[in-house]
Amino acid sequence: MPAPEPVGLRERKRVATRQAIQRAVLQLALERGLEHVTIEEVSREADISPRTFFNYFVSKEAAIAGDSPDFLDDEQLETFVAGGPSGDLLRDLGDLLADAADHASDSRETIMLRRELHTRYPHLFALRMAGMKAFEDDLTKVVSRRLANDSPELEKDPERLASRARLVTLVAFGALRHAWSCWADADRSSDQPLAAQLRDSFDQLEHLLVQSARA
Amino acid sequence: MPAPEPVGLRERKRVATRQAIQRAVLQLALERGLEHVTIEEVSREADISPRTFFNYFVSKEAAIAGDSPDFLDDEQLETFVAGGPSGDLLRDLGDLLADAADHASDSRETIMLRRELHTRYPHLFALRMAGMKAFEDDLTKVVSRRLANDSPELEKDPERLASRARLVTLVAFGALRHAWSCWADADRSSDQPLAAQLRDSFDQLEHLLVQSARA
DNA sequence: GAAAAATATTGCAGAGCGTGCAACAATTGA
DNA sequence: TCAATTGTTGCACGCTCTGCAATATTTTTC
Repeated sequence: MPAPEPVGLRERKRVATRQAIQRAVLQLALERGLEHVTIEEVSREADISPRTFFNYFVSKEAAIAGDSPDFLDDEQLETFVAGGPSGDLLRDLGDLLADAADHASDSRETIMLRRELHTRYPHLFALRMAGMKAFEDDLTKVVSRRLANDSPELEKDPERLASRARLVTLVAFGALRHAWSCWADADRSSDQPLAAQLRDSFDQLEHLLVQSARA
Repeated sequence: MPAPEPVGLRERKRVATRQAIQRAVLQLALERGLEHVTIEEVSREADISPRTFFNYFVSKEAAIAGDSPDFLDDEQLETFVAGGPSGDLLRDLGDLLADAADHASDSRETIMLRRELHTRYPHLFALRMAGMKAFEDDLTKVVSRRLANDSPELEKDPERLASRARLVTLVAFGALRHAWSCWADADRSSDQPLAAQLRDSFDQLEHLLVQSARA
């Protein structure tokens, strides 16, 4: 049991409002097109004042983009840093991200609405990625620790280590974007979870590398 | 001689205005901080009316982010598609991007101002990447042709081919981001060009893959 | 080289965004 | 139940961005 769900009336209301806003903005944007949705309408739909909207999101786009995934439980993290679970860096990273995708705090409905919107307005997609910078930086730190653990000789050259960690992270994010885009384009009736597509993308990446290395 | 520079008074003025706006917005943002720059000030500095600003850029951020690189000359492109110059996909892609970086139409001064701004406001960095979607899509098309050329058996499965091309492109963009971020952080006095850093990043990527493939 | 056609710039009006502030309301903890 | 804390709301204000019509500039045509 990781966390006993931190409640209190206040916290529950906050979460509910946040979700109501997201549902409202996504639904309206799908109904009548992104540019014809005003904060006022969203607020009416979500049953809050326009002013309150801005207590939750800095902009309409932010509300649509949604939050970065929460980071993972410490236990899983430590396993990764220590070189597990498989020992192959990219595969382990893929698993990490796949689990993060599963732990999304958004409701399934919200996720699907967002997916629909992403295929209709591809630039939102890019925007969401841009908003993941914090997550990216967290990930870089973790990767850095793993690399240091894997090869102690890298640890002696902090600059190289940092650079390497960033490269690995950014490449992994490339695979993440790939998974996302495939998932978004996939058949709507087959409700393959994002996590599965993630593992698939990382598999493909591995193949690519092996093939490239042979050449 | 690739192109005799398409001129005409009109075209020249357009280019000059565009550059003037970019210089103005970058300089002001560095001087007094991003959020304290208004369109009105930028326009005054660039010697145009505020209304005209929006004939050139859709927003302040767009003016700061700048344009995607123009795409490359056809000759170089065809060489790449046909499997050259080195035969190694990732290396060739790296070269392609490095050349694109050199062909930037922005003045050196603009590039340096932007670099400074990127280190001071990292989210602009992410934003610029997000704005490269069109370039990314162009690149995906080219990679797709190269892949079809490299391995005819892939050509028979268009879905796999498209997915593969997208993965390669996104991974390459990961390396591109890496190069950019290293270059932005690098010592200002050493004016190593971005292109050099790009080749370095792609080299590291190759090493990474070889190492990973061995494991 | 002057008139006509094409294209750019500008001002204006107006809808919408986003923030600071202060009043008010709800939740929490004692 | 009272006091402290935290959340919501309305209001005012400045800035963003667009459509439109008038004006100015460049290009084309003859």
